[in-house]
Amino acid sequence: MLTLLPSNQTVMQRAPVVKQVYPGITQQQQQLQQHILHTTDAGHHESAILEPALSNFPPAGHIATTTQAAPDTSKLKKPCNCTKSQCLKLYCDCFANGEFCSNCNCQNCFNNLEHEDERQKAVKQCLERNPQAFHPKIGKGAKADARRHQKGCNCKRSGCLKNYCECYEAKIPCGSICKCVGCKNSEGVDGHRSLMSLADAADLRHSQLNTASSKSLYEQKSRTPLSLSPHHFLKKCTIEAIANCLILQCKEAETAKCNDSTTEKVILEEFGRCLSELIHVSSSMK
DNA sequence: GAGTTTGAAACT
DNA sequence: CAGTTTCAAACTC
Repeated sequence: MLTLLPSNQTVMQRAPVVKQVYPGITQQQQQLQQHILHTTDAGHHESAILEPALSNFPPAGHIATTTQAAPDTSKLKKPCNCTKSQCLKLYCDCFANGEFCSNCNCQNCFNNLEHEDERQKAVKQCLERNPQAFHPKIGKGAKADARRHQKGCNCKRSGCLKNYCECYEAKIPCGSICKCVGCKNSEGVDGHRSLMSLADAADLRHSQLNTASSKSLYEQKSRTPLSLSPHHFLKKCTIEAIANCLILQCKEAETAKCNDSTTEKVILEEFGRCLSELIHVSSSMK
């Protein structure tokens, strides 16, 4: 019943790090970009090399691999609601992600082809202020499964347990680079961070129960879908979270060089703890 | 849906 | 670089 993930894949890795392809540029520019991308560390953005060459381009177009066609962002992208920034500041998620606004609810939007000049100026301004401005905020940590926020968060009042926190939003624990106050999103000493995902899934279900009728299709699709039917509670994200807890426990047992029976015991105990947590959160929302 | 809170980004 | 303001998203009622 439980579909265990490969040990090198965690719930924390839902957003893959991919090469970015810049839209609206000439073939020659694209070739230059591809050359630069291929001569740098695959999957990472090397600012010192990229920026001088790409500073005249839209910052970081549709997220796409170099071998795939760009996705239809009108279906995948979350629409922005900017009113004052003209979608030319990093406040605007579309702009910050290097995308043109499309199907957004923004007002006086300049983040489109019709205002390319203004857009280029804004891009340049942002890059002058911060050369890393258009780089992904979530980078890769030292371990393959340890994604980290590049700048760290500065949360003060949310305990880093709300989506205001960029780390929490990205489903990664806060790290030493963060300057947050009263953080409750640190990686637990026992390494049971995946329970956070479990709680998140339960939280999501709770909010969906309350707002399912009023949410747009996009909003419902943008998060992991959980059916409203109680017997459908164990959706993929929840199962993944539990599986990751078990895998972590297994790894810890391996590290501690436990024998088979002890390993089996701690995994079963962990499974029991997960189920108990699941029952607790599901019963508390009735 | 309106109003409030929050923290990143921008500005001084 | 620190403090303040602006902004849009998240959240609450």
